Amino acid sequence: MLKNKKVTAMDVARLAGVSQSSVSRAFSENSSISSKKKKLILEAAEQLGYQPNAIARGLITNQSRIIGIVMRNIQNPFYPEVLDKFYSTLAEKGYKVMFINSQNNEIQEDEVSHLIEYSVEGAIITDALLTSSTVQKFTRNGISVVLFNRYVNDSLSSAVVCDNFAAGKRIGHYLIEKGHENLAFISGPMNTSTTVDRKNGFREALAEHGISSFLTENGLYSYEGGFAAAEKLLKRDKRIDALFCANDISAFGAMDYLKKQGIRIPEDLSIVGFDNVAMSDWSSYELTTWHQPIDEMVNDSISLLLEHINGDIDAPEIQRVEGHLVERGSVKDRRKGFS
Amino acid sequence: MLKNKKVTAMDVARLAGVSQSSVSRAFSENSSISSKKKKLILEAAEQLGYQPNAIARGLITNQSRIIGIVMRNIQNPFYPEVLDKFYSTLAEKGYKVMFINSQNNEIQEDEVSHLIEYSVEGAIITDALLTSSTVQKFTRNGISVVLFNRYVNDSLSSAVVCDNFAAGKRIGHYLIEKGHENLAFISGPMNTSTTVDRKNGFREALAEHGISSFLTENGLYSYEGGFAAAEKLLKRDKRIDALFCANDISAFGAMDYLKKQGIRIPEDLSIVGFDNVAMSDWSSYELTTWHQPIDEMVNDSISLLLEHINGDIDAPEIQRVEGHLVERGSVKDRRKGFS
DNA sequence: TTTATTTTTGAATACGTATGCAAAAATTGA
DNA sequence: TCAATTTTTGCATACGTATTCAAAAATAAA
Repeated sequence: MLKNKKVTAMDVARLAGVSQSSVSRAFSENSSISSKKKKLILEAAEQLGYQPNAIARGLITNQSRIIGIVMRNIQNPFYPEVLDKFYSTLAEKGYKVMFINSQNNEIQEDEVSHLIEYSVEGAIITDALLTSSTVQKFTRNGISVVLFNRYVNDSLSSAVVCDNFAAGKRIGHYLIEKGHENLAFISGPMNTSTTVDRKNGFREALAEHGISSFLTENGLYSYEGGFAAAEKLLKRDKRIDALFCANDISAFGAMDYLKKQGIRIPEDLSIVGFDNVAMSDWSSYELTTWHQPIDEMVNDSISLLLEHINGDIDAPEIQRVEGHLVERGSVKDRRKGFS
Repeated sequence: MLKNKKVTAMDVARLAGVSQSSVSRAFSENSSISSKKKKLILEAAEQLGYQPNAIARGLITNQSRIIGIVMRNIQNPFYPEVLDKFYSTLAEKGYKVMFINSQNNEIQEDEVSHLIEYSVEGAIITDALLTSSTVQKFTRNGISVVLFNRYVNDSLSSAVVCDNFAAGKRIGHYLIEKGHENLAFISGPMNTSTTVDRKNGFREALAEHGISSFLTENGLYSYEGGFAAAEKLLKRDKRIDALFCANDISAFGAMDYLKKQGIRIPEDLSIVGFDNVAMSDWSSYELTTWHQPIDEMVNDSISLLLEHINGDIDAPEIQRVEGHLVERGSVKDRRKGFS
């Protein structure tokens, strides 16, 4: 409850001796207001502690200046970095962030309703998907959406993703070119486009070297999952000499399993991750990994979203961004003449 | 821009053959509306895809149903866990989250303005402080605030903190009781109440054992900082046999430095952290650490905030929550008869 | 059936702001 | 100085909803 009555533009108007509409103009850009009057108004506002009410403004302009960020897996270190970057870039552009922590692979109806209810101007959805009915709901309510790091092949939603297929393929080639022969894959959940594309690229690379199959275990994109997946894989086949993990945090789990088993990295077994989170550079891991260019992906996502919001583009589009390999200490060069 | 005209309660009213106020009543609890009419209205709303407008509602009720969360150090794994918990508990209570990523030790004027502008009902400020002028600004605008994990001794702001002094003291006793004699401390920024209290508690414990001083280096609450601080400490005094790090992530950095130097943990040097983030349990670290009860702290913070919001309490209060030690593998029992 | 009481409902209004429109004021040019 | 033109400003209004108040409708009791 208010201890003090809320200060409004009407109060400022009275003190400054002008109208409420003049006060509004003093706080707007591109408004016609004399500098003398503007100065008086701003001084009165300062004295009264006036703060324009974004809710009232949003009602009349239909511009909430709010972007919704729907995020999953906030405890995967990749996503705090993504959130950090999204926040700072949106703040630069004058947007506020409504944060929605999601739990499911597909954004839920109530999450959609919340975003609509608050008239967010756009939404970034990270690591989750939209059904066609939620796409329609957003569209009908004039809310632009961009998927981050995931996409759906239904031509309904814009997305910015790392080129996961090319990355998986490049990693496959890299490991084989470094002399590995018995490769395995630790995936994420198999219903995610990130895992499917990384695995397919990896498969294609191996096929090009005459390797028609490889073992896969689901590491659930988590430390514990990677740990368990490594254990399963090594029980299935002790000849495995390289692991490609579909994300870094499951790679860390796999590495810790290997270390616990006395299997030396990279002497006995090489491992590659995906994401290049800060921890990949920590000396306990020194993980060779695929760098996802978060800054570029975030910038592209926001540019795409703002183009949709401003009506500059209408048709959905998927932008693929290329990452690059970061070689650290977790891959051995097994070719003859190297050690 | 809207492709379709926004559906409002007026549209639903026309389709259902009732008034706009009846539509509003159908979507409210504790309103007088016949069940027959309510059913008709809800069906019409479903058919039209009507979504009540929270912005309009907020304007008239002066209840935005938004809580601001101002967070720093989102990339410290402690804070994503905190955010996760805050989000789910607030969502259960029907609140939306406006997220503000902060960079400074003290919340900034523009951050305060953003929260006021959007009429957030309350704000949780994690790992940052308020000046007395920002406290006044919040108060004048009817916004309740609770500090999380930090507090100011000015009696102006409510806070929920771990009892850092008691924890630091307990850790000091623990290390000494385990036979360590040359202890050092890796702090966070010295202007943070968390570091000051943890250090003071540690100091008191050591004083009670006749140890009047110990070396300190600032680990900046970061991995890199912990790594560098460990290096500096070990250069200053090679006899150090235990490190108390003011948070886990700087402990991980310190541990990686020690490993790189071939200093075995805990055989050669014991280390204790603070927070008990998930990585503390990873087999590469197995860090003995002080567990901060995030669930309890978050629940208490939200309870306290809601009591302020509802006017049930007015005076600021500081609630201290106790954590507990989690013993893993990074502390050696150095007493005679143990090995 | 009529009167009294209770419940439901719609009309009117307010919330605080932005903006269209026209009047007032200021400026410019003859 | 006056007329023409431009700029500034205030009035009125709308944005979409919740709620007060009073009328209408429904229900209960005589």
